Amino acid sequence: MTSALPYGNGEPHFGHVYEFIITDIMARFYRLTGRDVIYVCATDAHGTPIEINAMKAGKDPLSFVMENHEKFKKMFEFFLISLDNYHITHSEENEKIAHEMFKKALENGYIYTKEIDLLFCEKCNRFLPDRYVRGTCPKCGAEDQYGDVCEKCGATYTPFQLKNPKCALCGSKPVIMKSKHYFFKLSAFEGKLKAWIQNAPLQQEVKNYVLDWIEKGLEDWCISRDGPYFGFKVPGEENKYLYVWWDAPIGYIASTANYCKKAGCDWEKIWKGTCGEFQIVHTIGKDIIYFHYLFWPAMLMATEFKLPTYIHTHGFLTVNGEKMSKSRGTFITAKDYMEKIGNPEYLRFYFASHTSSGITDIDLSREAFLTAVNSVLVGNIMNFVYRALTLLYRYFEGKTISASTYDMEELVEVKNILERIREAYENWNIREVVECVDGIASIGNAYLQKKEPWKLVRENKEKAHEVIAQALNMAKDICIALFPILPSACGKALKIMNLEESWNLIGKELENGHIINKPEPLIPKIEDFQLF
RNA sequence: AGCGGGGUAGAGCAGCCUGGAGUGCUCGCCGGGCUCAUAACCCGGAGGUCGCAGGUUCAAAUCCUGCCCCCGCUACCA
Repeated sequence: MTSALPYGNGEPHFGHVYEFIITDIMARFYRLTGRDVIYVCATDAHGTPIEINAMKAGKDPLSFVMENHEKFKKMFEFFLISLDNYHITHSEENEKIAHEMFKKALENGYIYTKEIDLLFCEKCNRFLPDRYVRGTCPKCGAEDQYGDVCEKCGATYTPFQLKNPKCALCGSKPVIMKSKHYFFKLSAFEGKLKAWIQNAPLQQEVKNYVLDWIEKGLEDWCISRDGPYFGFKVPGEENKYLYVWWDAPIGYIASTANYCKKAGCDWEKIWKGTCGEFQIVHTIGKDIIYFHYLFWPAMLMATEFKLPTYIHTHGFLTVNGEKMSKSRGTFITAKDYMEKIGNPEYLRFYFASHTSSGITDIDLSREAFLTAVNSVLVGNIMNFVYRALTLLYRYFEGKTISASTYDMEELVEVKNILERIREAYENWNIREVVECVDGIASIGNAYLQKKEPWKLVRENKEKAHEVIAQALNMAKDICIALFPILPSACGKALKIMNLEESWNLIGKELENGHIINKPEPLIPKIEDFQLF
């Protein structure tokens, strides 16, 4: 499993956190259900923005990136992201594999060279990527627009069409200069990509989207850049570098290779094996669909690697209904949350309870956040768990009994919900998981209210014991079902229950005489906070 | 402009693929209950012509057509 490689240009923000939490929940679910998961990722270290920003900051690109790399690692630790390996694309493994794949694609006839016109800044002595050219929009006349798209009118164009083009770095007028570049024959894969996308179990909305692109025809892809550039050299060239998007996804493979070096496994079996023993699952945001559904599979096809089994695409995170933006003050970094709110599981739960299997955006608002955490999570779900634990501990010294034939009606309903939970997880419909768990807690709470074991215990101790035992069974199911989302709180609860974290315990009654430890509150409510 | 997603009680969402009484979730509001639990929890209630107009059907929130409104994306930026 992978999360999309974060670009090492800045510090982790809520969009990153969202992506990693979703992947982590699924990785934990797969492990919980007995699957052997290797969850890897890496910092994307290359490209013009990093090279230029490092230069501006007076640092060399690698140490510039490493600062952010370390921040990401801290973020993972804080948000309980269970990555098995976090690597960086500027690594030995990645260079080796990126070069090998380049050579293989070349050998197979999928890479060719061509002279193209590019804008060149004589003062900066460098070629300018589209985003480093600013000028007047040729369509609507808006000033100071990017070289490829106008933010005012939405028009797209080439930097050559831009009026009064200027170098975004020094402001001088760029000239047109020829340069030889390497192209990947993406067009050669139209048929294969189409067939793969149609047949693979991918999200339907994304399929439609990508198939439409293919219908319009795929253009070959320029995969080299002129120096100065932070990246790997094109094999056999002195001042040509591999475009960052060539080696970035290869970072998934390189991180696996780096992991295997330590863990003693064989990365090639994972990424090249045809037996289907290992499945490749990527999680990405909808902004990089193009790269993961077209470029990346085509690269894999061209170099005889295995294709991804599933790519999960999620929407963006908005804050109070607006895009996260630094100027609007809605840009939230992971650090802000760590300092101002503190408990990672609040956010994990919030994201879980709002994430469906589709690619729609999710919104984070103060009101919804407080509701999800205080009412649903703490008030209903975890309160019920604690309630059941306390009842057993208080009235029966923590010793449970078999209650299999008692009150079957509730038990059957819970069992149905448990099946839905499993299915919802398998479909990445995490919101439904939460809704189902919330439902079990409600059934449990209503059940306790109806049976009133705290009263019953005085008249019929045995029956009261059975009622509580059944509530405990539900509490146990809740904790296991929610463990991928709340590893800390549910882990704590399962410890109190003297149980292991395994999906095998779901829907199974606890043994007669099983003993629990002294309960303690599992997760506190959130007090006031100032963040969004 | 093209493509995609959406318009469902006061608010935010599921439900639509596979048609079957407006079913469900969270918040908010009104009335009652419980005291085991983290001021939690339980029961009852008010509140919706499911964006608009047609069509198919015994039956449409759900399928089809048209229209109106919102949001996002549009590749060699990363």
